[in-house]
Amino acid sequence: MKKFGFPKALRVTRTGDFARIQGRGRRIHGRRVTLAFDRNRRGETRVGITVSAKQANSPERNRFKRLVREVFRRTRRAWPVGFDYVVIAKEPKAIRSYDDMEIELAGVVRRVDAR
RNA sequence: GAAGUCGAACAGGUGAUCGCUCGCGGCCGCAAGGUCGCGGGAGGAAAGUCCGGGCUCCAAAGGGCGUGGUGCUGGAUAACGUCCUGUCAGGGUAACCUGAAGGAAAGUGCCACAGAAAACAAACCGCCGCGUCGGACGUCGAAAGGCGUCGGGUGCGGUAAGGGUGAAACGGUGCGGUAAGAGCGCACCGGGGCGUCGGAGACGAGGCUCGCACGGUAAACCCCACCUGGAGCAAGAUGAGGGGUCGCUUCGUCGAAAGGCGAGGCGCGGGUGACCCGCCCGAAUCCCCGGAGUCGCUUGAGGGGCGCGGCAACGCGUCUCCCAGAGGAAUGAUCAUCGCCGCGCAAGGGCAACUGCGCGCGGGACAGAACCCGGCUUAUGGUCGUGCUUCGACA
RNA sequence: UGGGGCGUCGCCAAAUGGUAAGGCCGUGGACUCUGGAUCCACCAUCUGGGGGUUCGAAUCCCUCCGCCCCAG
Repeated sequence: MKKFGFPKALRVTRTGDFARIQGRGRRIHGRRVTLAFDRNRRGETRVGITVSAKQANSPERNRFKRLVREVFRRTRRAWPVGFDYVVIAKEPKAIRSYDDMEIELAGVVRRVDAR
């Protein structure tokens, strides 16, 4: 597998998975995002993204998702393995650049590791 | 140079690195998939979903009655509420812009408040004439009373100029006319009717004629003309799998009978929609339901060049190109560099207004395909045009 | 993505095209030693925004904005 690839197999796509992770899983609240996560039995790290239509219009939502994917793609090895994650946007408009997103996600992922 | 107006195209470019997705090909894998190479990968509005069409299903989309829509002319188009062209009306010095712009003489409704009166006209105040009642003053008379003037009440008649309300008052202004007035008469303006000429037509020009008859409202009902069946790609197809097999009756036929088979009638249910008629189906290679799978899914009223026709919208011919197909939903991230815009400093030029090499900082809008097209509407930073108009200066 | 519906005072809500009812809340006053209750008075100038039709628009028409519901 590519070193920094992000194939579809590493994404959470099914509505049932989202419901499980956000319902049964635990949550960590950052300033601008919430990270929900739940253990999976795959030995892999998967991620899904949620951003409400009320918070941003379509291009802004797309940008938020792309930044999340980009950060995940580059820093995946730093995320605890064996979990499914859902990144939930709280203030998508407050994250303007790649660097903003990387700092924000690093903050919440570090606290996953602490538990 | 300033202000304005119209129109068109574009929607930053290039490179590197790391990624996503689709197609084709190679390799690995039982398969799911992985990997390598090549090629493609958001918009002018992809948006709002306000119209129109294609496509799909509803048996066909038939008749009636509705419902909804459109509404100056002629044209364009697959179609439209769109576009073009012309007309009229309104705005602007102009370029140019704006207009749901048929019918109020088929009928119905409504026109609050105010006002005499709000729609077949009528007549409250007023004005005028005649009659009548009594009063004041003048005058004549001895008196009774007569005559005249003024103002008042009242009856009959004439009148619609004046009054003042209102968004709107049954043509307007002026002169004549009259007891007072009045299209009663005349002039001009407005309006109605009928020919003529021009135009394909909306309409325009001009003539004759009628003293004038028709308040407004149809984005009120309505009338006229034209259009209009319903749903929507979550359509629909496929489909692992699941479920279902109308009632009464007549006739024919087979049978000993029970019953089977065939044809029909009535009912019931369903297709089926605003409603009615009509039509179809009720059973075994049939009907109903049915996954996030697969198909539908991108070659199309398609883009570009050239030529021809047309004022134009657009059409015709020819050559050429293939140009997104995702599905918790791709089309991205970072860096470099060039270009653009704004601000600050500022070499140089110029009498000055000003211009501005270069350097630094900042900015780069609105917005994301979801079956596909044609429009409309709304959002939006900037660039462009020997475009057009008006004004100013100079020659 | 497609299909429907609704916006009137801080809240709940009425209004044939003719002065934007009413209730709750609030504010002021009366009554009371004080409070409550009661009574009286006040409370929409932009009827979600902008245009249009009409003498006149919350109402009719056009166009934007916001919210809600349905189909998964």
